[in-house]
Amino acid sequence: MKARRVTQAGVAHAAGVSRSTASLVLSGRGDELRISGEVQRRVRQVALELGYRPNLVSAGLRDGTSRTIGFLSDTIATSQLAGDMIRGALAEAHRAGYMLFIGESEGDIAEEERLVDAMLDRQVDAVVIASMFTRERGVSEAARGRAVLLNALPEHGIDVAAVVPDEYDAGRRSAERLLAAGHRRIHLIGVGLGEDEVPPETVAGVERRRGILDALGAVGVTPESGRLCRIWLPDDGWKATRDLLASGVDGGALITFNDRLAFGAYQALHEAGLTIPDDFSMVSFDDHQLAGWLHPGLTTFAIPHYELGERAVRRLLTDEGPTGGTERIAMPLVERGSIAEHG
Amino acid sequence: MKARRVTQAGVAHAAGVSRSTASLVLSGRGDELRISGEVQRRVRQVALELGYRPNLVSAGLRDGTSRTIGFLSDTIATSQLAGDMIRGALAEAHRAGYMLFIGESEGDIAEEERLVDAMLDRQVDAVVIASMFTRERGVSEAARGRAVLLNALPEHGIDVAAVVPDEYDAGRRSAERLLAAGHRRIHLIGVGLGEDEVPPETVAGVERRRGILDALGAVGVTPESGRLCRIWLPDDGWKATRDLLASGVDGGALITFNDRLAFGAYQALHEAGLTIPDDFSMVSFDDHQLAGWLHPGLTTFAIPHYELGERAVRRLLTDEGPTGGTERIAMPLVERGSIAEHG
DNA sequence: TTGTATGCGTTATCAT
DNA sequence: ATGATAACGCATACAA
Repeated sequence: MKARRVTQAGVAHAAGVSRSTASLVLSGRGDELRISGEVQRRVRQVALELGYRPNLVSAGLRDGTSRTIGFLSDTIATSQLAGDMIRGALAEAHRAGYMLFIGESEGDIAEEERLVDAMLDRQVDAVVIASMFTRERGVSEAARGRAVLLNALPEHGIDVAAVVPDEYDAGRRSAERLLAAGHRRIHLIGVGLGEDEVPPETVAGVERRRGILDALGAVGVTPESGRLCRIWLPDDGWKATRDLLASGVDGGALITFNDRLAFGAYQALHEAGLTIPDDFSMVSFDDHQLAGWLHPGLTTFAIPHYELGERAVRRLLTDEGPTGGTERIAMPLVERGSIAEHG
Repeated sequence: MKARRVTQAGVAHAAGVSRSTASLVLSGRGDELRISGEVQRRVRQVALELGYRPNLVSAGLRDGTSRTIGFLSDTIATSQLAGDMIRGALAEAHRAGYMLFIGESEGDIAEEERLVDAMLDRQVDAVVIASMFTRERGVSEAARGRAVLLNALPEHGIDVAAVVPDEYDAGRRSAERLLAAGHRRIHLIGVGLGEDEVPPETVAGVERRRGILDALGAVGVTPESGRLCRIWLPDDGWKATRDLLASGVDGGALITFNDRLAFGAYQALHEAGLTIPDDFSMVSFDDHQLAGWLHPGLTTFAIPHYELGERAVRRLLTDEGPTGGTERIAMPLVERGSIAEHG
């Protein structure tokens, strides 16, 4: 019940040495300061027997450190997205002997400020500020200089480090992958063809779209259609795909802007008696858990959540420091069976 | 960058009072000890201007508390399961002014011990030990007396509090729901009919099954079949359902033991040209995010993750204390469209 | 009403 | 080669 009660002073007492001697030995500086091997052994022995564990809070009070990082996100609920980011952050933090505080602001600025304060009150050494969908955002004054944005970009003019997936690159590669498979009749599900036909505030949508159009444009191809969906849920994909079929299109390739849209597209295609990938090839983004469950499996570009989390914490922990520049992490292509090869 | 540097002593100095005066005023005991209103106002004013925030680490060092709870789970990745538990725990903790440390053991006992130690080193007041699927487990010596099991049961003989979903009750109600809709031809997907035909170590499987059989038995009904799946993933449900159809069954009601099995069953049924709920009614467990995306929506008993998390933390924070007894939380039925009413 | 002294568990700086 | 002492920021019993 009170395994924690063994203090350094207790060890010193039990070993018959002064507190400073115990401190030196236990902090591994015994040799350096030439404490006799005999005494060192005894102190260590006693510490072990008593189950001594240093009180990090106390040590931290002295040197102003806590070996603790705050992880703050707008929501940690949605699918497993946050889960993997947190796992990556955790792994990297634990590796370095750090623990993670966690907080969820639910998008409420005031709540976010409160949480940052609560973390700072507990002397966190740094803060990861994560967003569940990539977007631009500010950083509270108090957190500046010890914060990294995760899956978010700093608002214009703010110098805060950021780690985000390379959406533009993934967009390019999705188009190139289809071109390589011989596809030329390409339809977009999720965004429209017009410059501003993208759901508001979604960096992912804007950048994926730009990558796709650039890659296509490079070989003189234009998408045959694009359908804007305000929300990217299965039903939106379902509707957009039915709409597409109703317009007379009966084959080609679909680029769905996320896997949930793709799921809806699968349903619509199946209901219309169409086959994937024979009638329609499909490529998507996210690598949602669902993607592997579909028949056929969905070929998709994974958001590297785990690595994003890892990199964010590493950024905080290394000398690169939390300031300066945005780091873009490649989105790995997960090949399943939704793309047909046409010569 | 160093907003934290304002100390209580700094405030006292700036306000021209002694440190104890500042301490008394700021801890709200000024009236009690009859500090002049004038002085109190000045101290508070200065504190505000300087942006003073008490250093909780320091305060904690004194009174041995940290207003911090550790949340340790075997895995926080799988779907959103953990996400909602953590959210519930967070909400309850924040409400009481506590922060949450988070850790993931990946099922490794040694790692779990390390994490508990790391948390205890940081003086956490208590620990939530969560499991992603309900099972029996031990509790490390160090954590006893300040731990609550979440979605897990203490091994025989260990006196630790636990909060789990009421699986047995959900099992009963799933069967009763089908009976009320007039179904008598009932098939189980996930577990077999035999006493020991249940995936190993899954409390959920055992208890749901028992509840189902009890409810059915009460009106003299026996399931027509049951198919054991060692893992409860979509492909397992798909295979079991194809198997069932191959055996000649062409209608009735399916109780799938989780939503991922149900997803596989949907696929198999659709591929066979069968319709839900006209040919087969379905009821399931978990309320996986997926359940709402299916056509028709899947009727399923939700694991009350959020509430589980809340209750676990509340248990730790209230005087009930972390010891004694297991608390079972009801699993709400989410009605969608997968059950047909047969007069 | 306010100030002084002490301790929480460490570590670092000085003497011895 | 080891021990005493101060300091980190806060709270509290006790004096003034």
